[in-house]
Amino acid sequence: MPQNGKNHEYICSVETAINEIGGKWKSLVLCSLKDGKLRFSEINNKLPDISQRMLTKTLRELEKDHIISRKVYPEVPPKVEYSLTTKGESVLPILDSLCEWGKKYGEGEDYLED
Amino acid sequence: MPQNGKNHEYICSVETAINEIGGKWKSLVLCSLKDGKLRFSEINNKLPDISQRMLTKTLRELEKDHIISRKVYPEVPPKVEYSLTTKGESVLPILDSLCEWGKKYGEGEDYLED
DNA sequence: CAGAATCCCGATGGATACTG
DNA sequence: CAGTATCCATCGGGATTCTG
Repeated sequence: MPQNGKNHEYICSVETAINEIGGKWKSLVLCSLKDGKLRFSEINNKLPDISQRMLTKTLRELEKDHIISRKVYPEVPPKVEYSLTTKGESVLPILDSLCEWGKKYGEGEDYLED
Repeated sequence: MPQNGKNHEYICSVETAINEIGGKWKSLVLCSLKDGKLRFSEINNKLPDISQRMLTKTLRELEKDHIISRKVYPEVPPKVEYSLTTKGESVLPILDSLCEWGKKYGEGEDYLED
């Protein structure tokens, strides 16, 4: 209670959001799904730099938090499709903002103003 | 070139943004500065869970990317103030979005819909 | 195809002590 | 006060191999 309660609440909410959609890969996986459902290998094609292991792990975490859903087709060879849930779609505006920001303030330019 | 160029560009911009303001602490430090300049110890008070070492490191990275500025007052004992740059202020809307999202979809509720 | 399992290394990050 | 320095534990994450 030394500090402003509103401010603390603000920080906690941001922290919650970062925990669920932050990290190195989560947001990028969500980007890849923004135009519709994709199979495991299709996501991997869109994100060539992620390893299978990390992709699996990231997908599991997003699924656990109900941000994406996973549908398995009982076929041989296996087919699995991932898509955004309602909750997952609600982060798309945030991704848009990040994209805008990244485009504008990307590394490269030097800002001589401070 | 196997994939849609627009989509790839989108992903790259998001990645850039995540690199600069993502991670465990950066966004929270930015939150703490959203209402104005603060001293090192004041930031630490708002974020009791961050260690001195991590706070120092995080501040250095944000400074390097011109997101915050650091002003040293040549006094004894030392006084250092951190504040958002113009670039730093441009991320506040994103933090607001994250806060909104975190408040709405915070851990705790179970979503039985998928 | 969509993973699970194993091995392994470097980065992350906490605790503590010290300093201008 | 605002750090720096050191030690050390944990974790992220790559490469590779194996399987239903």
